[in-house]
Amino acid sequence: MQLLIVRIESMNIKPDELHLNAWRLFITTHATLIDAIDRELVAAGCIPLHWYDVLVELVEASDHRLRLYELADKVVLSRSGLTRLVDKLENAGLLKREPNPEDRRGYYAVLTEAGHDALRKAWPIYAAGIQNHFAVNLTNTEAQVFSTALQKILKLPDDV
Amino acid sequence: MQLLIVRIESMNIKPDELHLNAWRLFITTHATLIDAIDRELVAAGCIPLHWYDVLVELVEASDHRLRLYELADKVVLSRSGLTRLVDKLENAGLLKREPNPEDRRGYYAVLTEAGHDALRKAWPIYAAGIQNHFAVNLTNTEAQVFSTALQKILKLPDDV
DNA sequence: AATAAGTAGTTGCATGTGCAATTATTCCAT
DNA sequence: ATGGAATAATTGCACATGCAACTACTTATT
Repeated sequence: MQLLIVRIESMNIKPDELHLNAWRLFITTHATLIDAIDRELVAAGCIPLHWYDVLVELVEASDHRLRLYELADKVVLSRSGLTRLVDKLENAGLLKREPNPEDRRGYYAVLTEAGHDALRKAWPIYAAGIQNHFAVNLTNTEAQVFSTALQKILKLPDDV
Repeated sequence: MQLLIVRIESMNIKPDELHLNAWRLFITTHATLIDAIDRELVAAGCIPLHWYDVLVELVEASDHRLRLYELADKVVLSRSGLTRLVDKLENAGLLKREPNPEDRRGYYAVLTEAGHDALRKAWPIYAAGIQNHFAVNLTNTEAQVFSTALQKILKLPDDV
């Protein structure tokens, strides 16, 4: 009897049409919007979206610094991918690596003043992109439902 | 007077905290879910997610065929990117190119029986991934709001 | 009809990103 | 204390993907 219950609980029920449609819109909309907004940033002579994502995590972190692995998690990038992205940002002077005296394996990425400037320059363009492509189409209620749903989804990434 | 009105209408208002939070969750959740589901497909010996996306457009098209440029639009990929993706799928036998007698510049991508089989094999894995990572966290109402919102967003990609 | 402009698809090149292996360091069990 | 497992970051390699240039063909203009 218990075996049966377990089987039913772990059985994979397929998404219905409604949810499947939501999923497909999710994928397509994401690709379309990222593409559009990134182009707008680059066209305006600002840093690209992925650079922005990294720098904004730093500006929000205490002391404007994060360990590289924390940064990799936050921007959903592999360690190696992050290493090279940080290389570029460091070469551009937007952040610098600082060795960590408490753990000599690792480094902090620390936002520089130039990095802060780059964020300040890009923000109006990015904000306009988010507003015009995305936010303008969502009522407050919809944005609330949207956020709540995505938060639930993110919280259980390994749930099977 | 009219000049003033135009300026106000085209002014870029920034997204509020609620909408900004929704946007950031949108980006992070997308990256996380695509990563998880693609791994599950590959681990199960199925075609990767991007291949699936292409083939599913074909299976839904009339005669199981689409012009390459139509396919590029549907999967939000550049022309050159699509050319090479179609190369791989054709080499794997999952689709074939067919010249179009009505316009000799272009080709159709046509789903093969093997392509159909690959879809059938991958679907249970993909469906389970969508269900477990995504759909299970959305009530019907939430899914409805979600879809409606994304549809609005997608309809106006160039609205500024 | 002839020519120019536009479109479909492909290719060279540059860039971005993940995996597996590597190095340096830290943590843990004894 | 010491050796083995785990972790942080980097690097070599392979692969994916966009842009610009190109070829082949179609459409529009005259």
